[in-house]
Amino acid sequence: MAYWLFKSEPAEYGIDHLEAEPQKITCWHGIRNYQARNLLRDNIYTKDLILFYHSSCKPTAVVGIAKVIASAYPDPTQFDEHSPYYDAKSSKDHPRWFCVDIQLHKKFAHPVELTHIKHNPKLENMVLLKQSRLSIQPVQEAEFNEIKKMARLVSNL
DNA sequence: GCCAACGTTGGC
DNA sequence: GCCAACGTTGGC
Repeated sequence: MAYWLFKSEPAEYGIDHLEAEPQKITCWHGIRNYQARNLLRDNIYTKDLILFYHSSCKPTAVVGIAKVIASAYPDPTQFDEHSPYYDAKSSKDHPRWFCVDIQLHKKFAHPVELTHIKHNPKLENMVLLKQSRLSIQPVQEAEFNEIKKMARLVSNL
């Protein structure tokens, strides 16, 4: 089992939107970056756990934990001419973009803010601090556990 | 609103 | 394949 961090802009689609979905499940679509695409397509599997991160807001923070419930399949929005994520260069025979289904597992009572992540020496190697623009990134198990600890989340995973 | 870091595009 | 120009992300 592996750990990941997914970013979202709460003004567009944040943890409260996910929480409001039927079964708290959504299709994580619209990823249009090749590095993130490769992770989605090749490395992210059912049961993997996700740190759900809010970017471009105040404060930026890890706000909860989600779980992968379906591994990669072609992102349907790439074929939809009316979608902002439409890609004319993609085809159903050779889809360019992929998505996974995720389910909200825990919403933190105390989000773990980026400032605090930066000041925790145990988290100094997090990809978040090195390649901040990547919207889907790997997380070490120790980092995942440390974030959970910081959120004062009682572990029942 | 600014800007650093990075990704993409397109001419050559 | 190189690289300049441009676009985007995201923290501050």
